[in-house]
Amino acid sequence: MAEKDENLMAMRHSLAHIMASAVRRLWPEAKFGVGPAVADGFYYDIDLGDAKLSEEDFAKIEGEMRKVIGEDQAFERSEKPIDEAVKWAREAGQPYKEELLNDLKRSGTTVAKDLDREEMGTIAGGSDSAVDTVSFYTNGDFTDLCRGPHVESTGKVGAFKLLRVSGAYWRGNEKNPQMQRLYGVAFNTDKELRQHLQMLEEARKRDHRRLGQELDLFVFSDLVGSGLPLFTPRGTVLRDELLGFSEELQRAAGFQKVAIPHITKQALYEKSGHWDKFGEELFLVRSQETSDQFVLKPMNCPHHIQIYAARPRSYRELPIRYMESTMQYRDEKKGELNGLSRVRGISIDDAHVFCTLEQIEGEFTAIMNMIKDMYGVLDMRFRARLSFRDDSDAYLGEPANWEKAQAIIEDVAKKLEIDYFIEEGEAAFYGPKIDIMVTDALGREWQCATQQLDFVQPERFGLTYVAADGSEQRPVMVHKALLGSFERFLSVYIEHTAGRFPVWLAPEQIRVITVNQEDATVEFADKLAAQARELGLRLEIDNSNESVGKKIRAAEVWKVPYTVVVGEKEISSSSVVPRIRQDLAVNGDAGGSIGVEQFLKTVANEAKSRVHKTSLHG
RNA sequence: GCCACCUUAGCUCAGCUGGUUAGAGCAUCGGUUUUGUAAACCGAGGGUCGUCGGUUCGAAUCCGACAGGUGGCUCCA
Repeated sequence: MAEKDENLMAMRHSLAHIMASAVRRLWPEAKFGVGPAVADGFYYDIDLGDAKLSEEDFAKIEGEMRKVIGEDQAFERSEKPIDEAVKWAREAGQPYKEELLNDLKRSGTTVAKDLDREEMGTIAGGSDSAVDTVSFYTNGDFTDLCRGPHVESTGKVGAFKLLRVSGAYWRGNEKNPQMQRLYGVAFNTDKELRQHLQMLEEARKRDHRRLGQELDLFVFSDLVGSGLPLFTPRGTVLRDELLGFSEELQRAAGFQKVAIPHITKQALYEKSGHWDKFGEELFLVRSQETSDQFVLKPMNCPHHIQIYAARPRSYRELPIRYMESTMQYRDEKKGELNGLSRVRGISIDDAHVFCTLEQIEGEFTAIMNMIKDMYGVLDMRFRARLSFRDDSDAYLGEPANWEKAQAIIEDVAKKLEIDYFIEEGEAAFYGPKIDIMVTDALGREWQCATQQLDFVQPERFGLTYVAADGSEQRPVMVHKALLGSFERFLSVYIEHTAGRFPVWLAPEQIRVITVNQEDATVEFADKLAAQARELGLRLEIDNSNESVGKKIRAAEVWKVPYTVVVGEKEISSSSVVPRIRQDLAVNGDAGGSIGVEQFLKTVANEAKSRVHKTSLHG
């Protein structure tokens, strides 16, 4: 398995070389950056100067690549002393390679830590000691600085396809010149490539932006502004249900809801430190009455802190837990906005706990249990990333407290048998945290829930409580979110479910289709609707003058969980034959006739207990 | 913010290299039909072709700016 993967990566990386040699044939002036193998293919960062690649060039490049492959050039490894290599790069007119080689010569490794991993296969070194020689690979007349590995010859590659070209800063640094990243997918066989492209097509179909429109969940308006979604009635059902569930879990764990204004004086964030750190992301609000400078709240913690700080606190009160899910505003850079997954109005199911150091374990355990409950009901797998500090001095607070807290966090993860991994250097500057990585139906991982310890803000705001011995002590804070940003979570969840929401979340739970528009039929449907509403169900009647077949189809397209057709038979028997959305059925069909009242009660029960499968028998 | 690409009816899209009143399907509305589990039939309305400016005898089509979007880069407390 591992060996097979290695071969696959060597093949993909070889394709990067083949692509580079093809590009150089077409554009002899091309300057090359790095060209690694990646998860599903390969890319090469290329600088063509004023000439720019576009998708129209793909056919041409792919054709040239096929020629290189057809020529079956051997990949030959060679070594050069580092100084000779630098000279080679200069003479070959490859300034990016020259820069890499010079870094290599100077430090024995490339400077950018993050890139080191990605650039595997492109950069020769990587050890800490100074480098004497570097290796090159040559295919045909194309020589590239490279550590390998490669397949034997250009003929020995699998199926590939160029997918996109995009901008990429040299070495990932925004201050560096921008290159073009030419990206393709590659697999051993045509079949695997086809399957992968199909998966991409499936992902495209599930795209939350597309489904958001098709299922009428949210809209954007140029007049309102980019990154500011407007939720329709259907989308608002999802919002209320999801945030309501989060609130329910928190309430049960002793969290209290608070309400705060959305604008605040700039001074609050100057004191919290957010003004310095995130100044450019804050929306400014100007008062026409006073000279006060206001900002739209980009987070809730400083407000919650003000509630805590409003009067003296006793140790007997702790932990104090404030929650709310109102919108926060961050002025993200334009190019970073993306559907619902990156917006400028963000609703986090946010909460802040003020407690003693001794209480951290209990609080983390309680929060982790809520997370387990939440994602259990949502039917999503997750694992936890314990984000700890590293040895650098980028962190505030007592190192001893950090150590203690990190030990507690890992202990909690162990005790609750959470699938977790530790990442050092990922902590926030103010404390260690647990980030929850949720896996969706297509196997992609997303960071959603989080809980973070904060030693810094209590310090900045001088928060205290009176301990049992009468002394003033400093509380610690825990920030937590179960869904994280509701908007981002919804984008993940829409794609996870492909818009087929479980009954408790479905904006429309039951659709009633009338066979005709006769009075008796309409009356029956109306009565059914009234009964459903009494049970708190969301039901729509389709009484349009269309064929039953067409109305059924419409209900399917809207992914309504239950559809019932009503006509003479139903009226005389006071029963219905529910049509059940396929993913809800336990074994295919859920069949028979059922009394109206029993049907509605069953559905209401399913909604209340938030189950994923129907309890109507098959 | 940076690079590439995109923007034609509510939605999905046609409209070749600039040339008379800009098309289709779905959706909407009206009529016929009174329908039994994934699309009945007929008809109608709907677009200053994202906005502004320029080139041209003539612009949906070419150029520029701006806005919005897509894919990445950077960023994501």
